[in-house]
Amino acid sequence: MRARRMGRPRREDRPPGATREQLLEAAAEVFSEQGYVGASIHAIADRAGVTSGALYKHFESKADLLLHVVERAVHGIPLSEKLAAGGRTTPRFFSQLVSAYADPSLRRLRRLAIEIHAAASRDEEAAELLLAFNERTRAALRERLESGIASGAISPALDLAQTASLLLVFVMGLAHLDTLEPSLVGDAGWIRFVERSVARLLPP
Amino acid sequence: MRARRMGRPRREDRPPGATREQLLEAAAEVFSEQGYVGASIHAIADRAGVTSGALYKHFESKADLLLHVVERAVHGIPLSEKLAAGGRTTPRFFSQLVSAYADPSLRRLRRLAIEIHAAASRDEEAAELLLAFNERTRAALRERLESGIASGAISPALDLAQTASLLLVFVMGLAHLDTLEPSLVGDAGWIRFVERSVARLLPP
Amino acid sequence: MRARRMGRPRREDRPPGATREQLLEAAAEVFSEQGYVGASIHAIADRAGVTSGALYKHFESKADLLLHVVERAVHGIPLSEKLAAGGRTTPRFFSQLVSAYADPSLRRLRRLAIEIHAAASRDEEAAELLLAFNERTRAALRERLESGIASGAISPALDLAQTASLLLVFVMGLAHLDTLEPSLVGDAGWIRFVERSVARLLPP
Amino acid sequence: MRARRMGRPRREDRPPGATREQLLEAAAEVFSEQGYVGASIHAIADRAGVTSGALYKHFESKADLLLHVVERAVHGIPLSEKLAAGGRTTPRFFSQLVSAYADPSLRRLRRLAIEIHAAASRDEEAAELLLAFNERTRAALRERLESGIASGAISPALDLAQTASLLLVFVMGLAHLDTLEPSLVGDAGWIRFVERSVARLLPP
DNA sequence: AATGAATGAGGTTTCATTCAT
DNA sequence: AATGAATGAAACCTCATTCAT
Repeated sequence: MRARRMGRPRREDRPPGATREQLLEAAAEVFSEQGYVGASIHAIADRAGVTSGALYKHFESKADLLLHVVERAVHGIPLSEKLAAGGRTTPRFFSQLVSAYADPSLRRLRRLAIEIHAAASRDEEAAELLLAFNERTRAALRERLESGIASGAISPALDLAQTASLLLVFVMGLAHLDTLEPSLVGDAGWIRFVERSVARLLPP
Repeated sequence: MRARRMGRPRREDRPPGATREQLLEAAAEVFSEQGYVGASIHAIADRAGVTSGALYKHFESKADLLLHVVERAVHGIPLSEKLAAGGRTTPRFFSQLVSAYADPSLRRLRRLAIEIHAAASRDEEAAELLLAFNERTRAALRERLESGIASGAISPALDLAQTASLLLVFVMGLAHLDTLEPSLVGDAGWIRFVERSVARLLPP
Repeated sequence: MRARRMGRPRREDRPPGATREQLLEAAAEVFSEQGYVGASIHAIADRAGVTSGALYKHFESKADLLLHVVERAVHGIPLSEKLAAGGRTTPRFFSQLVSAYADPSLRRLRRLAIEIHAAASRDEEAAELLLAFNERTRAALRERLESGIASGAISPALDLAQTASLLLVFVMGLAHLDTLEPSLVGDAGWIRFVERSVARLLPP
Repeated sequence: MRARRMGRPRREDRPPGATREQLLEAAAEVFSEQGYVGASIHAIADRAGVTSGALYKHFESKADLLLHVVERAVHGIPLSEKLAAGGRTTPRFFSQLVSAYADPSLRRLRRLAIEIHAAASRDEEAAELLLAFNERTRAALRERLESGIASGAISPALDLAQTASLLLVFVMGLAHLDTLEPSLVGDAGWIRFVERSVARLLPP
């Protein structure tokens, strides 16, 4: 019955709500670097500048944390953003949508995408979240393709659903570019090639 | 001297070298199911029908085991095999090369491919092995593409190197089909669509 | 200065001193259900409708809280109350004193008694509190026994001190009835049997 | 993918099967001293002279360890042993059966008994084990009482079942002697008094 | 008198690895 | 070539306690 002597420390001022954000950001980093299983709660908390105990005030468990990271990651990724934004729908639009994933700045996102898929193949809840997100994305793609057809920029012979699926497959393929052929990451010639290839899949 | 009923029991007579093979097979399974970090040496040894101690007679460490699994996995996969085999080189050849990865029977291979890429993004040695394999595969693809051009089946305007890279990207994209859109796995319409799409990337 | 919407919310108006009572009541419940170590400060505070921080305004530590729970528990228990109350002192009085502990409604008290004894066997201060209470109880029992002897209801051959101790031992034994033989809890036949047995220990 | 460098140490020779026994012994000690929740796996392993990891080679979990400790504790306790042994069945037999629990040497057993009851009130499986043991013990007591009646040493008017239950209740009451009235532990006068009291419950 | 965020120690458990046999 | 017991680090998570507000 010895009393433990601990508790809240001299606070270094942090704006309210910041800790949660910092944890999510740190978790996204560490998950993408080490993988879900390889990432330790300590490492994540450390990078967020708090202790591991504090993490559990914000998230129920490591799995719960992953889910929130996933939710947050799927917004703010180029595909989602560009789809949400307006603009004319040309084959070029889709080309750049895909080729963006070969950009050096998106390295973390590529890794995180893979990590999320890996987690989904093992965790029921992560799988559901991911499937729902994929479906939303495909729906947005289909809509955009339709508007492209309406404006005459894309051939009406196109199978909307399968084309949308194909674009996503392509994006996930590019997610592996760093380990598939690192020299192509950010390579201008490659990016142009990818864009031309995507365009060829969308006949006018 | 106390008796300890330990030592080598030689449970069921196994042909020499068989244990090593069984360990590699078991490891491939468990790694693909649980991921590298999630897989435990015990689980692997168990599935191979030996104890964990025995595993260390065959492999130096878990990382070493992974490397051997990778080495073994990259042979015997359809792409390697078909590329190695002879036959006329038509666009159809490449189409089927790629679309094969949407087959239900290759689920484990898809997972393993992802797992290997994940490992490569964290481990230097795994990365080297993977890059070397990728390069060999691309070389084989280029050669086949060239023979297609020579026979007039494929347009000589094609950029061989980038097309080879693109096909690999496509294959890795399909590796995520189970978590991307599970209903498409084994879907005949989708497979035909993939084949047509690949063909469209290889203009005659 | 960033606003932090914290501070004292005074959720529902509680009469002064009520929180302390609610905490003691909640602690008694949780301690008896989970045991001292198994009970968490959070769980106790929750059940009392406050936060754990508030608890420390009323009690110095978890151990301190236990002591106050013990103090409070040893009053208001049937034995204490009945001993304090007046009335004629017959063997029947003692019989019912003891057999009351087999009543279903006293389940929590039985558990708490055990928990207090367990705590006393580990904590010096709790031990002292408990011993003092035991001594007071035995003294009251002795006094009652004496008055029974004076009124001729009980034989003067009785060893007062040891009989008092024996009655307490009996009561603590009954405290284990739920785990010893749950079907006897509240069993009328058993209660009568206990009463007769106690009576047999107090020869007229 | 750093390899951990550990493993089996230079062995200090221990007879086979000894570790498990030492763990059970150590666990019985620590559980009785600290309580189930308060006892740490480390403390138990330490006292057994192994590391915490080794414990899990022998027991599935802390709860599993407790169950085995309980199973082992209920053999080798005086009541079980004496009941199992033969001998003539007189009131004196039962008196000594009970009074033995006031002996100083059985302090650990008293604490363990309480701890087991506490655990049973929280854990389903422990409860079942304990109830089964209690029932076996009561059955043995009833049998002995019957043989006492047959030999004419005990009155046939006795309710066998309830008397057996009463004796167990008494024993559990004595389990609290250390915190109830420590001065009585080992006190010869008290022990005689207990024996006479038990005898009075078994009229000839 | 109360909140709620934070600490940091410690808990149980898993696991890669070693070694005598 | 194999067993199985053992290590010890590290993992996830809980919890008593503190403190600015």
